[in-house]
Amino acid sequence: MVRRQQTRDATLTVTAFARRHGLSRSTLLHYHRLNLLRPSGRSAAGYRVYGTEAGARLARIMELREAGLSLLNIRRVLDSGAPLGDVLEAQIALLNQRVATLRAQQRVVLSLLELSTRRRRRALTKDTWTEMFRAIGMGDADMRQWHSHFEKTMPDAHADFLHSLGLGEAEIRRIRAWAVA
Amino acid sequence: MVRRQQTRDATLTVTAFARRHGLSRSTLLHYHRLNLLRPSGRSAAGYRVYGTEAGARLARIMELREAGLSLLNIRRVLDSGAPLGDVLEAQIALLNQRVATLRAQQRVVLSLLELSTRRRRRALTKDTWTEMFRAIGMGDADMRQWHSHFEKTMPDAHADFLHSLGLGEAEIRRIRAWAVA
DNA sequence: CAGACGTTCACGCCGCGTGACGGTTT
DNA sequence: AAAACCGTCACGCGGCGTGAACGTCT
Repeated sequence: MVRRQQTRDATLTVTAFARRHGLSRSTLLHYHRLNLLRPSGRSAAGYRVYGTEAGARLARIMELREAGLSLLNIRRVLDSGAPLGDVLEAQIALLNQRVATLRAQQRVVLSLLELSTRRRRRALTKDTWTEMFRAIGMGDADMRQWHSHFEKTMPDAHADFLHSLGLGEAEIRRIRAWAVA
Repeated sequence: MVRRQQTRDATLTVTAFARRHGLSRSTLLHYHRLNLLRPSGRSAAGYRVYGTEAGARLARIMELREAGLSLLNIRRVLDSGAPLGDVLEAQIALLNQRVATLRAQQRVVLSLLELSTRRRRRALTKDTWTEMFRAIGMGDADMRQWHSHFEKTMPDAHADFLHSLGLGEAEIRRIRAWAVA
């Protein structure tokens, strides 16, 4: 019992700090090795001690990681003062590139399954449309966002489009309400 | 000069075989270590020798790799008789999962750039539509395929849709012709 | 004999996970 | 004194790339 300074919630040892942020101990050790996140200090026994400023930095790191940035790039932004805007622009290009790769692979898988071109002819309706979106790898969340975007930017066209799918008035109202929510 | 058996084009050493298939030497060494692709034999000096059956197998491997399958899964399909259909189904799920992850990251990047929700309001027209597709990571090739699919499965709806974007008859005819090509 | 091939082995990349071995805290 | 921490190595994953140290072919 050396440390008395538990200022309500600040200084934590590594595993506790990790759990508080939903990460693993080894992740924090890794970040330390990379000098991405250094503990605020060390206890008498040499234990890593994380304080509030480390917490703030970690929150920032996790935010950028959710954007898919590499740890190296995150460090560049936080430490070397690399312009965040530039890094994010590059990240968009990178993500688009990866999506393109995955979609190319999906096409190959579909062609190997002989599903893409055969079958179907003209079923029109909503199911076919939904199927088309799934075929290019979109999920429910994507479609919802897409409807939402469509409704907000071009409400009339969205309505026309829904009519063109042969939907009834009730369902159209339901979808539009759900899109603007 | 030990080998005389160059049956027109068959047996090649590793680098030559690699170049013929557009791969690197180390890739083939790697495949050999994994027992994914073994050379057809060895020369007197211990050189790897690749023949036509190795070429056929490699072509199969590259096809499956283009579908994004892991080397382990490729080996399972080729050697352990794992049903290709099952593996491909799982692969679709995997690819969709990855696309979803990337799209989530794209959304975070856009939100960090404050681009997603602000700006725009109602521009309708084709540009907005195109922008919407780009926002979810679709490229030109994707849009072309999408138009094509739309035209082939629901030509009337496709035409209505193009009208709804405010395009002129000439451009509509152009797009539809290009879609069925 | 040069130099363009071939061989094997081992380490690097990225973002950690896992486990060993030993000390500290409760 | 056992349990639950802490520390520092070091190796593993996938799909190769890279290079070292050596032998072989032309």
